[in-house]
Amino acid sequence: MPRDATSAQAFADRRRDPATKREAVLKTAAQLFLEKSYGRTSMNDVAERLNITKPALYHYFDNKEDILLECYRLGCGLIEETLNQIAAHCGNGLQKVEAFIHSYAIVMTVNFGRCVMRIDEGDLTTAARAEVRAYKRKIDRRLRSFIQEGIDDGSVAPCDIKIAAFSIAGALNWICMWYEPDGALSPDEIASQFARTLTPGLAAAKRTTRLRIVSKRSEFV
Amino acid sequence: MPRDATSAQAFADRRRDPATKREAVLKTAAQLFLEKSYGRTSMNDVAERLNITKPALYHYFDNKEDILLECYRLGCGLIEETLNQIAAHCGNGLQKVEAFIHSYAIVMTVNFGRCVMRIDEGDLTTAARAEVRAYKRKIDRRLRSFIQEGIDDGSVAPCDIKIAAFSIAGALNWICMWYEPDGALSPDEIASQFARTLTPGLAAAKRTTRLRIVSKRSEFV
DNA sequence: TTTGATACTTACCGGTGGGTAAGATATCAG
DNA sequence: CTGATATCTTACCCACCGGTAAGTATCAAA
Repeated sequence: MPRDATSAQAFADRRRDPATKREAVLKTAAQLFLEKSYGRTSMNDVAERLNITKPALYHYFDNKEDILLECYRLGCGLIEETLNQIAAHCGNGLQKVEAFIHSYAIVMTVNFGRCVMRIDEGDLTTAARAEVRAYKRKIDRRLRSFIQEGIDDGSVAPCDIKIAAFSIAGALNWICMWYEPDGALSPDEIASQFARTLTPGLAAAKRTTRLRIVSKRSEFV
Repeated sequence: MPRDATSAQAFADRRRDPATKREAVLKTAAQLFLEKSYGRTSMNDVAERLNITKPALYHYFDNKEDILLECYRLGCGLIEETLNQIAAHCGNGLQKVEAFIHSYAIVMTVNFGRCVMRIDEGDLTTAARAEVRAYKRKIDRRLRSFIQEGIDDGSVAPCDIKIAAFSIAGALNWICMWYEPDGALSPDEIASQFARTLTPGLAAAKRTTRLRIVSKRSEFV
């Protein structure tokens, strides 16, 4: 019996339903990429878990990289979605950063989200890598803009924005490295705790820890 | 002309000097593992950059994993070294955490240090993986002990130690993902900024942000 | 200069993995 | 019911990679 019974079931009969089958491939592929890494996951592995044979996969995707790229896109989509909501609905800068931390932490516990930060971009060809890097740069810019907004409206203490973004993003991105779906910490617990742990370091207080501001080029990741 | 001219020079003549040659192999291997990932680096790649042939490598290492494991060990050694110094020489808990952040950040800009956190443990066999995980657990325990010490001596605000350690370690570990030796930020700048950015979130202040304390099992990574 | 060990090369093996060619079989529209 | 099409399988190719066998060149000591 395969790990992902529901996804395998999509291929149980030959009824024509390419959409759900494609989705099933993506789900189990993402799962395997996280379990064994992209490089060590063979197309055979994916097929086997779906109870089909390798060539069948090529009816739904052009090649292995195509599958990976689609995982990336889905993950980035998740992030962008929440990002837009935050930008639209939240209050001051600090609150936006806090909301960002919470939402982003949640995404880092979803398989497609985890893929985005855990799978090495080097596994992609140049064109696809460029697309993914553009996505990530966008996320980084959004986080920095929230921090900047907080500094401008006084809710965030002046700081080196680049380093602040690096450290927040780093703490969050790393979640996808240690998080286990069946572990002791639930996504919501993680998100809440991180939001509460990381924001005080930014918040404007009496004792404003002034930081030297040296900022040049370079984006995270 | 190979990227790492000095390492290639170690193999320029056949003078018998196994120690420096072994070191040269490790250096260029680590370099390549970071450039292309362990999986995509072939033994041929390593040999080529050293201007020798693949089988020559097997005079200095049993197999590919042996090289990787040695990189891990060197990196972990770097970390442990600084860890011991901090435990011995630094002041209260918060100061130890701050020193930890600074030192650890520096290590994350050194190739062997970067290897420790960037190369997937899945590339190792069970035995080697166990060894590496033991190293990492030790580091995690040390960081947590520093935080605990800070809470006990009043320099650190009470918090969920596990989450605090996760987020600090995450921010630091992620450095090895975006740091580039020829980038805009020097290791020292990064280390100083991170130390100043991450510690205020822990420091005991008037406005002690009380966190719920839910802690069970699980270690970072 | 011989001798014996070290250091290295050329040539090769077995296994694996991405991808394809070509055929078999089920599904569905008419 | 039937053809056309989508779906999936068996069998295969090729490139690459880790690792080895076996022989050659180099050096150091006697």
